[in-house]
Amino acid sequence: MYSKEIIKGTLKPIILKLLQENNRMYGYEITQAVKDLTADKIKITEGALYPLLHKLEAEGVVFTEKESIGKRVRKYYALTPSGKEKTQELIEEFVDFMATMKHIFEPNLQPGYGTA
Amino acid sequence: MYSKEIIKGTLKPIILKLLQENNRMYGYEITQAVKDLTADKIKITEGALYPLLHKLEAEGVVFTEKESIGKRVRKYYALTPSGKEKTQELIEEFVDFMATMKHIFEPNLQPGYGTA
DNA sequence: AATCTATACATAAGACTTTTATGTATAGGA
DNA sequence: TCCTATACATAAAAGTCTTATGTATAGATT
Repeated sequence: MYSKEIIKGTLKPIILKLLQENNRMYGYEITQAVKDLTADKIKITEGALYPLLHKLEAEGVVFTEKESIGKRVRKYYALTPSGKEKTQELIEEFVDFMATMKHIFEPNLQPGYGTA
Repeated sequence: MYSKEIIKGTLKPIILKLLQENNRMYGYEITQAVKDLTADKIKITEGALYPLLHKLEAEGVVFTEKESIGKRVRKYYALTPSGKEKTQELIEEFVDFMATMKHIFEPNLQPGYGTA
């Protein structure tokens, strides 16, 4: 588990990346997927996740479908067409950003390797 | 220039990494170093930088030396012994974190390459 | 039958980080 | 003389995330 400060700013890119790959997901599923993908190093808290999903819906980036599982209701989130565009842009920016960070933190590597 | 949200949480690791490599630096020098290292993609604002430096000093991570350049005064920052330890730990955590992020955002790469 | 854990949603107060705006002052170039 | 660069600093506001709390169903264990 990473210290909290380090994860700042990555929640939105992570969620959108998952939605880009999985077509549709519900909130709890997202928290589990991140836990699994990162071997428990990143745990998304509900207090951060749900407000962000609601905000993305209000912005038209995602839309929702409710589905009943027994007596419980699941709320699935999926990208809208414009959301897909924005997501693609954001992810490209994020990947570029990570390459820049890598350049700062591993300055001995030859440019070109690792990103090709 | 990246959108602001993306850079969140990286300011402290960046500053400490620079101080680890450069022995001592002053505030303005840090802003320029980051601009140069990232081809203007990341610009550290003074409103974020100076309060953080003051906080790091209050925590005993860095110490300062004032130096007069003509009539102006420069304030150099350098890592304390305990600050060096904390910095090393933070940077290792950050590098690990970046590898985890890379795993999420570039899932097709074979593990082992790029980090070896 | 009762209790614990997992699933599944949600909100609200507070902490923390960063942006935006503003201020002061010296130095150098146009 | 004026503009830009150098060099520090603070303070209000915005924004993000943590921590805490709440509700409820479902399944497993005691």
